[in-house]
Amino acid sequence: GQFGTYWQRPGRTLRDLRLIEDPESKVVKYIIHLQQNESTSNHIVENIAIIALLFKVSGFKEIETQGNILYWIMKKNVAAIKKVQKVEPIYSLDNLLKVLENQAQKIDEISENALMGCIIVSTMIFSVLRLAEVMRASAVQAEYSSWMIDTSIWKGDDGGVIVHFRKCKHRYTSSVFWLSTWINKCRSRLIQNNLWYLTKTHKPATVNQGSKAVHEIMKLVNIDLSYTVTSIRSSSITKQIAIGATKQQVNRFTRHKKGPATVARFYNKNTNDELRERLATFKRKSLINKKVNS
DNA sequence: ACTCTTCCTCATGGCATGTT
DNA sequence: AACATGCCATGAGGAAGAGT
Repeated sequence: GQFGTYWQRPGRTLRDLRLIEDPESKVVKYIIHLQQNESTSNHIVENIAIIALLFKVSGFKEIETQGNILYWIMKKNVAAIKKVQKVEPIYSLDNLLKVLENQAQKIDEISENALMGCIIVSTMIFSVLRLAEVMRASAVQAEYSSWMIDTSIWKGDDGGVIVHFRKCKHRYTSSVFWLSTWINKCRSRLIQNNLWYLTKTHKPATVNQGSKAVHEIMKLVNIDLSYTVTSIRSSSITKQIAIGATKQQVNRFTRHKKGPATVARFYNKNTNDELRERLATFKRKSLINKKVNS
């Protein structure tokens, strides 16, 4: 849209794009235009990816981004959006679990929205699925009153995923308890792609509504509003590491392809304070004894 | 209250480079 | 040769704002 507005100055139509002889220089001009309008680096990088695709499907040969002028112009913007490694705090997963337990006590009083929030939160904690993946999931009942969540992962190159939740001794935080409650209230939620059916609107909840429901629960925990729904993944993974899960366990659990790297970069929110404490601890006594002896 | 757009964040395959 | 690490391009995810 933005490129269209920029391109369609008087006397120039989108059709004229086909007549361009040197798409690269047009792209460069457009970047300069964006920079002059103080666009963010994110915006510029995203725009150029899209425009390159636009030219490609219009029949031009692929725009090279390596070793040419476009590369040098983009370098600054690409560098600016790289993830900065820093220590970020994360709320404790235990607080979320506590709220789930509290809500379970008064399960008949809470609203449909809050109920949905609890189920999404519980599912995300124990499956490490993303919100969008949870929202397009279907539920299947399995043996010994366990549940299977069947979804597909579009991010990356993974296909379908089936997560199996079994009964667990921590009943009121478990996905089995929450899913059973949710589905028993309305059996038609067992129908494929109908898991998040809302009786209020008579249709499945959207990702947007799911996000809002989760934020309602996060509010009950007094989690800072700046945290996103994905932070539940972070909190879950951070706790996994804290309780001593091995690299392999975290890998399998999170279904990351390059688990350790991705987790270190985006999910492990350890402040390292505990490790610093331990580094700083040394045996004072023996030092003193040595002095006395000498 | 809903949909669409914009901005920022997460994630990966494929390749390049380094080490044993 | 096998194993290990790092970089790049780019598309999906999520939040917030705009428009209706």
